[in-house]
Amino acid sequence: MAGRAAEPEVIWARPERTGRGPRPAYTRADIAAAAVRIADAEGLDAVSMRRVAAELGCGTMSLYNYVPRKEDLYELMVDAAGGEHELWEPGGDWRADMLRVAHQSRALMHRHPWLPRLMSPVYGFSPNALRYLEHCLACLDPLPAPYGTKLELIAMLNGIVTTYVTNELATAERTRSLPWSQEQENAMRIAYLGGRIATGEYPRMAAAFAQDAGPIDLEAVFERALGRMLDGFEPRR
Amino acid sequence: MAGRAAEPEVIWARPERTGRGPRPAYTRADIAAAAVRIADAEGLDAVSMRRVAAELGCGTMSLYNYVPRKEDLYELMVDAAGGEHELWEPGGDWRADMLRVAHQSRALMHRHPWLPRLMSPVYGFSPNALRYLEHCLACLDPLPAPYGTKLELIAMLNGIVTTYVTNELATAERTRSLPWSQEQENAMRIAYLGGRIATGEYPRMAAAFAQDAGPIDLEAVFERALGRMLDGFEPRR
DNA sequence: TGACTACTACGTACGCTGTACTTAGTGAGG
DNA sequence: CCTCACTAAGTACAGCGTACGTAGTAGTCA
Repeated sequence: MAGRAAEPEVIWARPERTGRGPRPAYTRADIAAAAVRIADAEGLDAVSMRRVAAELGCGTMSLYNYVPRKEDLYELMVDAAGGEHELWEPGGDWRADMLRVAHQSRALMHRHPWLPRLMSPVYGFSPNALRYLEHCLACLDPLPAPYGTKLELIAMLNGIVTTYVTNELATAERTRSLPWSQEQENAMRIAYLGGRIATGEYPRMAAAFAQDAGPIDLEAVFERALGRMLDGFEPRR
Repeated sequence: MAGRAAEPEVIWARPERTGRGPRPAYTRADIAAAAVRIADAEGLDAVSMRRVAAELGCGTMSLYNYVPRKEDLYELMVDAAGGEHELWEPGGDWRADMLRVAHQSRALMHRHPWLPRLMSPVYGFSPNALRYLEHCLACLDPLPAPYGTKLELIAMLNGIVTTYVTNELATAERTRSLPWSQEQENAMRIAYLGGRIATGEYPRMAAAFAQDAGPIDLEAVFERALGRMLDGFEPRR
């Protein structure tokens, strides 16, 4: 994290092929597809340079001819997933179009649960990220606002989608991976929280848990969050 | 990530001391402080079990008596940082109080840049997380809304703070770690983006970059995002 | 009091990681 | 044809999380 100095270039700036020497055995798309296949099937932690090389059928170190650092492999993966975004002709209702964008991003992240973890550097300017950004701007054409505001809207939307899907995935993961049932998990959680609450130090949390104990509809929560966020950009305020 | 079955308990459920056998040489606070010290000084990647044990002055495997998994060490760190939150008596203006909460969280994350990366499991119910949550609810007492809505507000606020600070930190890291100056970095970025834009595939991005080329005030962006989000919870809508 | 036993402490070892470095082979440009 | 940038791959190293086994310690109970 600290002492890297040699090659700070972003991978999209270097050409995939220079024309000299033997032609490469694999394309970036091949490599990204292999990594995505592994991550989808076995989780992001299973994506190692050795494992991807094995999946491709080449030596481990050969991979470094295509991908100078592992971080760049991640960038390839994010770009490949971004390529699955379906881009349509905007219909003139920016709110509806942005909601559709958000739901599609959410579906994409549920299909590739490793995606949110790799999205922290927000803007990598990969080819598909540029296409996505341009499409969002096209959806926002009907909104009377400067481009700066539109970019802020897009950033905020992406942030909310990432945040909420991360939460959804963590919840699902907990539910699935534990050897107990969902009820046992909830019972244990309530027992622990109940013990803390019983101290009387947290009267409002006690009231909150007494008020609604039913299971929460995460999709509805997501929908409400989106709506509230988009409200903040309505021009007639 | 898949096959863990033995000890799924959360660390806060197990008592720090049972009373039997020799008394432990360190407290959880000691361990958390050591890990935080390392993370602050050398980055999160420098926090390894060996390194923390060395910082404490004990053998590597002794640490596992206190912290069953490394993930639990992370929980200790997040809780320790959360303890730095200053909790005040709410003043009756929930909007002002929540803004203050957000700015304090932001400052906390800037002081401990590793914090956002460890916050993905959103709610760990650590002692200080409970105190923080209760305090937020107290700030929201004047807001006429059910507790479910208030919890959604708090979650959304935390998500936005984390998202934006992550972005700020990534930007700062790029600026600092590269061997070139900020201008060179910008020039290179603009050269690359300019090349992509020159293809004519991204007319709106071209317009956006033509419209405002000045440096962006990240704090102002953060402030606007917060304001828009809180607008969505105003009762008089 | 002594025996028991839960607990702390910690060294060794295993399988895994990213990747620096080295060597050999290939094929297009001058 | 020669040259040299490029691909391919093997070896090696430092570091990681942690399973396992052993030795010592101190509260608890007969």
